[in-house]
Amino acid sequence: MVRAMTSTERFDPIAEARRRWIEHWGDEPTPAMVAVTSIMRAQQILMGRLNALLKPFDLTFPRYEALMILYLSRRGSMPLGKLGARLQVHPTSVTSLIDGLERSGHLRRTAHAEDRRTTLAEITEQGRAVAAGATDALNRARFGVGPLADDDLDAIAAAIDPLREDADAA
Amino acid sequence: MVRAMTSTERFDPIAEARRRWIEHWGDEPTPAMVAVTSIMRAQQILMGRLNALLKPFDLTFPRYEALMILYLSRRGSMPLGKLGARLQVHPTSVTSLIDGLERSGHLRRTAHAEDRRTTLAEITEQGRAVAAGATDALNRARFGVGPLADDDLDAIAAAIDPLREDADAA
DNA sequence: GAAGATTGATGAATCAATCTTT
DNA sequence: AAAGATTGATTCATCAATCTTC
Repeated sequence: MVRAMTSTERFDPIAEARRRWIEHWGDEPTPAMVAVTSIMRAQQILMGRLNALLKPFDLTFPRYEALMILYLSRRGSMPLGKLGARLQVHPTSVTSLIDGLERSGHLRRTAHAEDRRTTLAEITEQGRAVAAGATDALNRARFGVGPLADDDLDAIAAAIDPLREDADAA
Repeated sequence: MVRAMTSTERFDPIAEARRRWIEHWGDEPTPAMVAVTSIMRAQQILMGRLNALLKPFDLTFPRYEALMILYLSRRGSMPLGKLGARLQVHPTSVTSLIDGLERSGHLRRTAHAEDRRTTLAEITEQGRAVAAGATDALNRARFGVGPLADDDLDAIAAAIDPLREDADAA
C-alpha cells in the first residue's frame, strides 16, 4: 500500500538518501539494503515503545523476555546456560539480565542439585505476578505495533522466518 | 510456507514457548507478539552479520550508516545535530559514533563558520574510499539477508513502512 | 531561555580472559 | 580438556545534567 503525499510533508531523510545513492551508483538501492534498513528502524521504534510500556513493571523488554521463558517453563526454573540458548544471547548477557531481574526480586539464583557448576534462575511469586501483568499490558497495547494490521504482522513474521532458519542452521 | 519436519529436528524453543503460552492463556500468541519477536530476532541476526562483514573496513554497522550519510551528502560535511536527526538517534549516540569514526580517520570534526555552537563532521578521502568499498562488500553479500528473495524483502519493507510513518508522526 | 554538543550514568549486546567444577 | 558462569573491555542505545554559545 502506497501512502499519499501531503502538502505539509516534511523532509524525508530516507528519500533524500535514495536520491543521492542513485546519483553515485546510478541505480536503485537494493531490496536487501532497503529491507535491512527497515528492520533496523522497526526494531529501534519497537524497543523504545516496549521499554516505555514495561517501565511500570520495573522491566525492560530483554528482561521481560527472560522472565517469560521462566514463567512459561515447566518448573519455573532453568539453568542460566539453557536460558541463554533460548534467548540466543551470549553467557555474558544472561548474567547481566539475571542480575537485573534478581535485583528487582523477580527471580532468585539457586544451586543445581547435581552439578555444582550450574546456576539455576528461579522465578519468584512476585515475578509470576509481574510477568502476567506485563503480558496483559503488552497485549492490550498490541506490543507497540500501532497501525499495522494482523495480516501485515503475519506477513512480516512469515517473510522473516527463513532468515531465522538460516541463522539457526549455521 | 510451512517447513517440513525432519526426524533429526532439534528442540524448537519458539514452538515450545507457544505450547506453554497456550497452556496458560488458552489461546494462540497474538500476531503482534509473534511479529515483534521476529523483528527483534532478525535485527539481532543481521547486526551480527553486518558487523562481521564490516570488520575488515574498521567499521560497525551504526558507524557505516553515519559514514554513508556524510558520503552521500552534498558537501561531505554536516552538523552533528543534523546527522543525529538523519540517523534518528540521540545526541549522545552521535558523539560516540563520530568519536569512533574520527579515531579511525574516516572523518574529522570541523568548526562551523557562523555558529560557534555547532560542530561539523567532515568525511575524509580515506573515509570516502572506505564507504565505497564497504558498500560494495555489503551489496555483494546482500546485506546478510541470506536466503530471503527480493520479493520477500520488498514485502517486509512495505509492511513495516506504516510503523515508521506512525513513529515519525508522533 | 533555548540550541548544540559533551560528560556521566545505566542497559544490553559482543568478545577475551578467568575461575570453578566436571 | 571441556562445561558453566563470571568479570573486564568495547560499542551503541537511552536519560539526566552540564557547558558554551546564540
